[in-house]
Amino acid sequence: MSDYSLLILSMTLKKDNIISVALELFAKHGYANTSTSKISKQAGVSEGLIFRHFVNKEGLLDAIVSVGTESFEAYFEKMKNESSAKQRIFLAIDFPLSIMNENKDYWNLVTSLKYQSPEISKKYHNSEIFNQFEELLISSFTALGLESPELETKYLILTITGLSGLLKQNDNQEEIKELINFIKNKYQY
Amino acid sequence: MSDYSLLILSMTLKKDNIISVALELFAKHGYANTSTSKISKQAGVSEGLIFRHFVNKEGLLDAIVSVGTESFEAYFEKMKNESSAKQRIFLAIDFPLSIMNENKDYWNLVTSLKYQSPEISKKYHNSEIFNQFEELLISSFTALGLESPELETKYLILTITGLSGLLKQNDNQEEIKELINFIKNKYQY
DNA sequence: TACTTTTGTGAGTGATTACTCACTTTTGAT
DNA sequence: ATCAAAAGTGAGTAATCACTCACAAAAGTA
Repeated sequence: MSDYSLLILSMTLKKDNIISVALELFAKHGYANTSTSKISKQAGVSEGLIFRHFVNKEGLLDAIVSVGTESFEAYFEKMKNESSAKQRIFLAIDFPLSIMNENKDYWNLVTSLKYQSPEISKKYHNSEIFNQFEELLISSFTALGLESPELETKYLILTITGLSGLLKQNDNQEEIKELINFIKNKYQY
Repeated sequence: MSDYSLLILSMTLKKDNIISVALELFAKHGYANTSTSKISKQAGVSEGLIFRHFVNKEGLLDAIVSVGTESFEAYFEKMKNESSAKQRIFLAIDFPLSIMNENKDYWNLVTSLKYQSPEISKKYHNSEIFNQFEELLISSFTALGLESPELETKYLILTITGLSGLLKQNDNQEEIKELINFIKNKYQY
């Protein structure tokens, strides 16, 4: 490896660079508003290379989403290992802020995909892991002896989704942390 | 007016027709994914007419949004005239379902604009009426003697936003009505 | 070194984009 | 009926879109 390794991308690194630049632009301007040409220019790469690696634009989106999904799975694993039902619910509430700090662009992209074309929306929001997330919350509310664990879960997911949207617009994290603590207080049984 | 009035659009009606077709397509496929060419074809109109009436594509979006804003203002007026603070809050919770039944496409479009390019997002989500809506909720929670009316309001708006998103994806209204009643129960002080 | 495979390039493809403009038709007022 | 203003047309514009392909450089393997 030469001394220029930090300046000049070795060949294989270009693939990763395409992914990170595309993630940034998709999150910032939306999938439909980001052209493969712009991605290639900002990544310092020929446009053809995108198609060599990812077949087409949607293949690039697939690659981005699958990379980011891992952090969601890791967080979910942490939740499953938490023995206290109440703490599991708190972890769920913390999720948007936590994943936002870790991978802001990725989460912005995933939430925005819901508002792209119906085909793209369907493709990325019917994941198995989300159903497991839902099941874990239902069992947690059941363990706490709540009357309607399913409805509690729906309400909480709705809250978490809303928090994600809020984090996207608002960069005042202190304000949102205050709101999160306020919400947690509602779950003090 | 001829007997064909229902089949052949009179000249001025074409403008309204462009708006309703564009609203439908923007809501269904997203603003960026809907071309002026497609709009003109589905509206049975020359493409040039769109630009004669609305200057450019964004002008067409403006026209759509301003038409739809009226229904939001009407609903807000109804809320202001409600003397019971608790009933005002219930009206706020009912808002997504109510406006969704009345003008589904419009509301889907407005919520999706948040995820378009930052410029478009800024333009349509800093409205004065939204601030008034927020103020009304804060005063309602204050009237009810709640400890943190500002945080209660943020939480409720987050809930309402989440409900809107849910209504967009899910067409099972009974399920959502059940959830809405469940949420209302949380506000039984 | 010699050879194959992988990675990378950049000019070029046809299709589609938002938008223009010279022109015609319809409308409404006199 | 006359005529100007408004509404409407459709062919045409340059720019951009996702994507292809013949070719070259680099990397892996022996």
